[in-house]
Amino acid sequence: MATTATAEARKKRIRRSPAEARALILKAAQTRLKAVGPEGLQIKEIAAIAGVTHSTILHHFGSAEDLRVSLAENMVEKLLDDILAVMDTGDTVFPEDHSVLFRVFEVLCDDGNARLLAWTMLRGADLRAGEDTLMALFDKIHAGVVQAIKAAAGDMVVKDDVADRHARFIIYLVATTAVGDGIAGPYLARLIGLDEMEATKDFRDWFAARLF
Amino acid sequence: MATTATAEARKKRIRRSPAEARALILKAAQTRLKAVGPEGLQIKEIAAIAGVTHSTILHHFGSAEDLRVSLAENMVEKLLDDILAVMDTGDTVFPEDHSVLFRVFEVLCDDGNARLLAWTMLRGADLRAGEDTLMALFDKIHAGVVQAIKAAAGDMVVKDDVADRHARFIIYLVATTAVGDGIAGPYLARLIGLDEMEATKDFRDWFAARLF
DNA sequence: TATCTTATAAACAGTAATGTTGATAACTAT
DNA sequence: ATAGTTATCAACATTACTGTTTATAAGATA
Repeated sequence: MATTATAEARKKRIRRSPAEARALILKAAQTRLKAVGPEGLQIKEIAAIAGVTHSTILHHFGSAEDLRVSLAENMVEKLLDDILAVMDTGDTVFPEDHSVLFRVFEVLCDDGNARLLAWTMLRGADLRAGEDTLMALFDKIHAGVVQAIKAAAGDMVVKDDVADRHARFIIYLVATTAVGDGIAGPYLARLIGLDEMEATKDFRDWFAARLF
Repeated sequence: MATTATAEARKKRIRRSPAEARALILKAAQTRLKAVGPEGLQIKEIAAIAGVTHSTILHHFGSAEDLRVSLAENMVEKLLDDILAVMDTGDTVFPEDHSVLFRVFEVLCDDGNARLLAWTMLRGADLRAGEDTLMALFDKIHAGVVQAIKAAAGDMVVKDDVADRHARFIIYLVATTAVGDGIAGPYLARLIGLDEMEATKDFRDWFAARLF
């Protein structure tokens, strides 16, 4: 009988290391979050996706709320790692098409990263998670942007503190735009009569052209 | 005894019109949403803030989810009204300091409006609410921006379709930046070493200067 | 004033979420 | 092998959130 078969099949357990189990569960939680938005992030649903019971989640995370906190932290950390990884793939920091900055942009706003980030922000989380990674990332980007500013100025001499401030504004602008684009992009694009597909690319080119 | 006093005090009922009751409840819901983020938007909490029982909410809105939908719609409508109101206060659409566009910016990103908007977006709501208001608003802004672009060009002749496209990009940029700023602004500002108070103003000036 | 409507509330009911317990199977170490 | 550890699960318990019913008081209308 089917019931007997499943009953016997059920006996098999996969025993993971705590780290593996946590990672598996966090991934499932992220999947669920992308799928259904801020509400509906319940441990039973997550457990179903991860292929475990909800008590396993409670075992590893303590409580449902603790899982959410861990998820928020984990997502910020992974996002930063992704951006760092992307930055290391280019040979020079700023090729003529500003591609590194825009690869960062893409990581931020594509694939729902900005929405997940927004969820994190909206929760009012501490966001002290990955503060050091963040600082390292910022320093790296900042140095590159300063360099690009001086290059763009050509012969003209740019004072260090001016370039520094300018670079900070540029980074701030790109970051906020990326977040806003990721969250409200599709909606705004429709409203404004930019039909997503081509216009997105055009917009980014236009944006890049007036950054420096 | 205190219990007797409250028991007697409880007898007094405030009887509101349906419109008043709905408005009161929606305001409480918004307050709660600002305070606690996407979760914790439960009708009992909202009822407590509004000073009614949760069954009153159910009476007026039908269900908890219906309240959330109404809230999302209501917020978008109010936001648009605010922006429209702000736009009508200036005599010309684009004075030299671009103040109207930035008053719009402020409405969008200040006082948690962007966070509420983000919540709305994250819910995956239709957002068809206020679509016509939105279009009217967009047309108004768009016309102003086109005008400003041509003014900025001075003697040079700007083709209509070029100005139109340019204007759309500018509006898109301002809107996405405003949303991103409202959501991630405080966090990013700290990270980037712009200490909120003064730098915010400076950033907006810098931003305005390179828009046209 | 009398009647009707309905906004409100209290108590109850149902459901869906989280959390708890005890047993067991899958590893590790001795 | 054997013992010890613990990740896992099923069943149960509990909380909390939503929804229902019934009664009542505040107005409106006549």
